[in-house]
Amino acid sequence: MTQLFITPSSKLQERWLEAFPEAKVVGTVAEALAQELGSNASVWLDAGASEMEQRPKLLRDAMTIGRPVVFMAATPNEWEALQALNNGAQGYCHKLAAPRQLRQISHVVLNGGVWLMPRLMQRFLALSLRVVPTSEKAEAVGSALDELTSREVMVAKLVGRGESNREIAAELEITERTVKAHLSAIFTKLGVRDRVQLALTVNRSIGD
Amino acid sequence: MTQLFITPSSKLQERWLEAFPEAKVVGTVAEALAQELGSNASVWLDAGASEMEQRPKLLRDAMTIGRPVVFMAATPNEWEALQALNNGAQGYCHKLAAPRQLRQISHVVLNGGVWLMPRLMQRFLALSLRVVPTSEKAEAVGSALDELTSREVMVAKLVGRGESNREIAAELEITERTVKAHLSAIFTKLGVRDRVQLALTVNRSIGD
DNA sequence: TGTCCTATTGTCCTTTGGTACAATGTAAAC
DNA sequence: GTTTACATTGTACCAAAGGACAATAGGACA
Repeated sequence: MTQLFITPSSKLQERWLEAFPEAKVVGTVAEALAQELGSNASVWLDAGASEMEQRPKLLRDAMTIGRPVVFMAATPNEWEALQALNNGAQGYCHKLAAPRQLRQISHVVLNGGVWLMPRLMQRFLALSLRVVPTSEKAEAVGSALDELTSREVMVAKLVGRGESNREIAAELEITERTVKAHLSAIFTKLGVRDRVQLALTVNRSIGD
Repeated sequence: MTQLFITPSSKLQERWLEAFPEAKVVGTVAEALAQELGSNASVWLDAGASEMEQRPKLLRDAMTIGRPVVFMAATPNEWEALQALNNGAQGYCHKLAAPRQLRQISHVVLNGGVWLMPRLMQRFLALSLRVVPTSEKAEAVGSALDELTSREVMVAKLVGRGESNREIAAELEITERTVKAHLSAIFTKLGVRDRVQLALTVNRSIGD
């Protein structure tokens, strides 16, 4: 299991070494192509300070190596992640990710999985959910919220934004007592214990 | 590394056994909850012939086990995959996937990755690419947690999983009072009001 | 008409969460 | 050696959340 790091400085970060003591490092994709890589190697690409516009090309070059590529960003952002994955990267992570996480990522991409920060993954799935052809939606609906009544959904969503009972009551123009009543029903239906777990559930199903 | 299959028939498919000779099988989520599962176990959920509408609930129930869940579909489709992943599944695959693939998927989800058929993954990323707001294209994804001390980070993450003060105290082997002390500090530093907002903040940050 | 579901509100009570004020010990920093 | 940051715990107090038990009212449906 070889880990090949491509980084402009040709120098390994300490945490990379900590994660993979046997890691190799090169400065350019050309050098990387000259390396002997087994069938269980993965490639880690650090774009360094290169221009945003050149990065997709850099990545596509790296793809020619024929091994899964993890794109490493100094300051990860949504757009860059999408670019990277759409250009064939198997993973997108922070350049300074913890060694333990690097090893996990390695496992994931070597087994054909895609890795990116959970938050980003969720976001993309939520986005897809919205734009996927509606023809299919009609038959098979089901977010966490649709076993709730319309009123309960409203309350649940507000809890998902971190609001208090009082705030929710004001917003829906009902008493705090009624909010509590809805919440009790929601907890039972969704099988959660309290508003924190509800907030997490809501935000997992809805996306932002 | 335990593999727990939840399938209405309570019978393991031959290929599941082939992939995981030590696999366990149960018929319902309730039975699954009674199982002793290590921290490196994964759950495989076969919805069988259940109604489309019930599947999200089934999945969410399975999520309460606390281990990564792979949703297995008899006839995989885009919409169901999105539903599954949006409801917390870590993976989505064909019920009759090859043993070798099942093992790969297991590796992926146990290491925090998301697995789904490459074709679907590409499709979703392509969809996202189209709809990502351009305003965010340059926005960096920063971690809110790095202004916290190590101990505070631990507490914050546990809150982000929906745990109570008592549970956190037990887990970190400190008193509930200390948990509260950390929380007060966290609230101030992150500018949030209570544990709900904290949980949401934590889950928006780079994870794990 | 009677039943069921939803929405609403009330009172009473218990548990949990959170702050105020305060103290102790430790380790790194100056 | 003193300061500073961190982790820990205590008591007390108040606010918020949530459950138990119960009631009223409108709409849908058989």
